[in-house]
Amino acid sequence: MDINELNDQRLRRREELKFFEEKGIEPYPYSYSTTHTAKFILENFDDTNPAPLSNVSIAGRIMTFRRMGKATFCDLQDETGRIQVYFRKDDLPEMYDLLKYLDIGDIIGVEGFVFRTKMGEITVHTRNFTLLCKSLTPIPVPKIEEDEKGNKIVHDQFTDKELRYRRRYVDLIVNSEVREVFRKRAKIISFIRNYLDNRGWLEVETPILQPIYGGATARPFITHHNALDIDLYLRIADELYLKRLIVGGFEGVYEIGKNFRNEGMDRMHNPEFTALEIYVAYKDYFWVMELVEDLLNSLVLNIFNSDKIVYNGTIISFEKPFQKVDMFDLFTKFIGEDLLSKDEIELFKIAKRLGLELPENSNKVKILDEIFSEIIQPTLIQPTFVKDYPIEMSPLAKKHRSKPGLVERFELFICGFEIANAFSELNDPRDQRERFEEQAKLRAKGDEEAMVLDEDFIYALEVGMPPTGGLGIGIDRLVMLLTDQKSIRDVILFPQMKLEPKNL
RNA sequence: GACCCCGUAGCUCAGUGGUAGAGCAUCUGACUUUUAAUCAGGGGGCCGCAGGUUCAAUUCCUGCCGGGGUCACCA
Repeated sequence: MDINELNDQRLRRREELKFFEEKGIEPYPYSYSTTHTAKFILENFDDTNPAPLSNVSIAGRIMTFRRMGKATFCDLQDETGRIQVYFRKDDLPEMYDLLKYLDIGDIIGVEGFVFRTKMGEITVHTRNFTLLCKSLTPIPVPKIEEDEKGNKIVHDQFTDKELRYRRRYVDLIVNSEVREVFRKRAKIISFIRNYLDNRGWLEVETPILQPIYGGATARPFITHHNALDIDLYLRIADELYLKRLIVGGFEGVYEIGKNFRNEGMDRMHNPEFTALEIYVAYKDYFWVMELVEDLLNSLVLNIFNSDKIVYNGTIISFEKPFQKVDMFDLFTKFIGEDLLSKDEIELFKIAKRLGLELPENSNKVKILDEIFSEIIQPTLIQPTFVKDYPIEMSPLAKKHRSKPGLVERFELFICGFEIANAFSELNDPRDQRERFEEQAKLRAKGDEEAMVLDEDFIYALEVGMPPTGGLGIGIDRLVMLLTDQKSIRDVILFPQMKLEPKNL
């Protein structure tokens, strides 16, 4: 970067850096030993017995300065929180003047003793301090005011969404609630992994680069392998590979990983997103329903110490059992007609009557899907299993054991969005081939999202897959729900953005 | 992809057809228990980019870039 582009604050910091180097002070040292964290000190300081904290060493980023001549206070932020640090000229005869060359954003280590100030704040009284990293560019400096009731009022908060997403590291420094969201995300994923491991299932990793993409209906990202000179696709789902592992004799396999879909981005969609998929041999979708109920119920209990959460101001209960309802019963309830028996032309008329806009060549599946997602889905607030979908919507699900035209599939809806999708997995290779052929016809008619025939997958089914229950959970949406976030971008550390313009 | 809103100092934001203002941050000075520290003084802006209208544009118009939102597409 051209030096002329630096503003006064950045120039000043470079001068300070030079000052430290000329003084023989390393501005970027190699390590520092801490004995305590901010949180530990704040939680454990005892006014009647300060001795245990009479010699602490902490490290963190300077977030505020209050300089008062021969005394200075600043707030030091480490990963656990913020603690006030006190510097007194009398106690730091040689070093006190160095404080002048420190800025908000610098990282320092502080050794000293803990005491409580007149104003009642637990504070580290500095005996010695060390520069650990000179920050050369200023960060936003929101100020936090606490009113008499203890409510926190944040002034000059860093709110520009574009900058917050592009410079997530700054967002994380400055907006503590963002750190909490991602801690909770990690906790959720860790809980799920433990839960599945404890049930004895095997965590596996399947290819992200795939010669044939499958397992969902979506447009893929295409890439190229130079040595093999072939195009490969980034996976849109794990499903077909995990089922191959069930064929291989593992009786419970799961994967938590990224999928990639080359489609629109909005509040609910990011091009790469995290999914859990799990397949368990000898089980059907009724068993999977109980699994989902128990997994989510224990997850919520573990994180909230309650089976109720609040999302967008609404109390959501994860008490078992969740509601279960047949998709076509919902249609009857909301539309007043049994849609199962209707043909494409009748469905089209009904959709028009409901005021839905449909493309001219909409097939039966698209119309049903449209009616469901527009009219019914937004009303599914409390956890609700919707089950028994039309066969055309679900090319990898097993035909219903008693209801013609339907498959054994359910989806779980909470707060109007889909959290889980599960089937009794189709394991009849003859049927699977026919379903793929149906998809090929849709593709021929211009449906770019229709599935592609995967001969090797059919071959695997011919080798033989036991009856299997399968499940997919959108982890990002689950995290949104459990952290009360309205946009998927707020639960993904580095959401997809357009290229950064040069002038930013 | 369509439509609506937004883009002004490091951050949060005002404002005007005559090339800009506040608070915080920053700099100088004062201040040895402050906490949105305070007090006094100073510096800092291609007003997103490009073009047009105009004597004159940051302001009005058009296009572009970036962001947010709604819809479409999509689980």
